[in-house]
Amino acid sequence: MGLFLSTFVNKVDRKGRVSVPASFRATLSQQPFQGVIAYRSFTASCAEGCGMDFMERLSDSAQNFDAFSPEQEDISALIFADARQLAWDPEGRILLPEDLIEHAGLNETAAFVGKGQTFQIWQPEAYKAMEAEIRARALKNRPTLPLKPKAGDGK
Amino acid sequence: MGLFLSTFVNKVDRKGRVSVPASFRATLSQQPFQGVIAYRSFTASCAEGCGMDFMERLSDSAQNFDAFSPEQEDISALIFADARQLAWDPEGRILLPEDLIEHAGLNETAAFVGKGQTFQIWQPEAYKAMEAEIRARALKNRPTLPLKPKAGDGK
DNA sequence: TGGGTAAATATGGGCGTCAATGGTATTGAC
DNA sequence: GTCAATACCATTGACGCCCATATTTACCCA
Repeated sequence: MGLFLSTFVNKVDRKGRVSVPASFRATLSQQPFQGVIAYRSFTASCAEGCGMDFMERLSDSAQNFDAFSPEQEDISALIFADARQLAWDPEGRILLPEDLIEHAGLNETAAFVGKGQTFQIWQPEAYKAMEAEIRARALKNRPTLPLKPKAGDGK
Repeated sequence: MGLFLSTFVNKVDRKGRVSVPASFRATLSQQPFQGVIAYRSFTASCAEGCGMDFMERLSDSAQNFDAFSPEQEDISALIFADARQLAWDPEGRILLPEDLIEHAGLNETAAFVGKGQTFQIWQPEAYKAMEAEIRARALKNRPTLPLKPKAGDGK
């Protein structure tokens, strides 16, 4: 089970703690760092979450830009400089940093939204609104996804 | 047996459980995750079902979009964020989540409709109506499907 | 070809376990 | 000493596991 799937809404207690969904923990558990990497999304009012492996993939991909290039600078500032390692406690909870709570507009509850290789953390109502918008658009545009052939198939 | 074929109508008990047809289970049994992945169709009033391998294919295919691109966002919200991992119990039953029951308009029974690589879950009457519609359209339009050469055949 | 038997599937309900949650105690930094 | 982070413990409610039963399908043999 290697993907982040489904959406879970968990409570944020008064200390700022929130349980990471058990299935997300399972996905992350095979990694060296026991916790999640989180940074503020630069496209939406939410937090991005992932494992260390994905961070390394991002890093590799960023190498495609030249060192000292403006793109490289921006990516570094937006992601690597902002990323924090949130270790979970024995019960599987992480402590959400203040600025992250603020950026996502979190209050009582937090929605963990699976995105396949990564996930996001939203204020539940805000996500609901965003999702409704996307669904309405999908109903009209009927997006399609070109399926890659099954791995292992001859060309 | 690697395909989802035929249509089965099973009862939904008062706990919201329903037996996954034995032949569908056989198709899914060779997968790491013992259960089905289900998400709300974004074009019809039904649930889409598949195995984890198909989800991984979707994930791989979605990688063709750049990370943080709008297309990637939409696909994620519509599929990965909505997908639930429904493990089956020792008897081969899954527990249908409330909002999925609602979306598909399920009540006493659920129809498992094979679609080859995937399947769908319908309210039986609703499916009957949809099928009649598709059949009527086919009679008029005569759809065709370009056949791929058999695997192993000379190019 | 038909009946009888056995196996597999589908269904219903009780109970234990674990994830989520809330609170308290302990540790360590400033 | 104060504050904050984290470990520890206790509660509860959903869901996964088990058993028991019904119904269908498959199989065998007369």
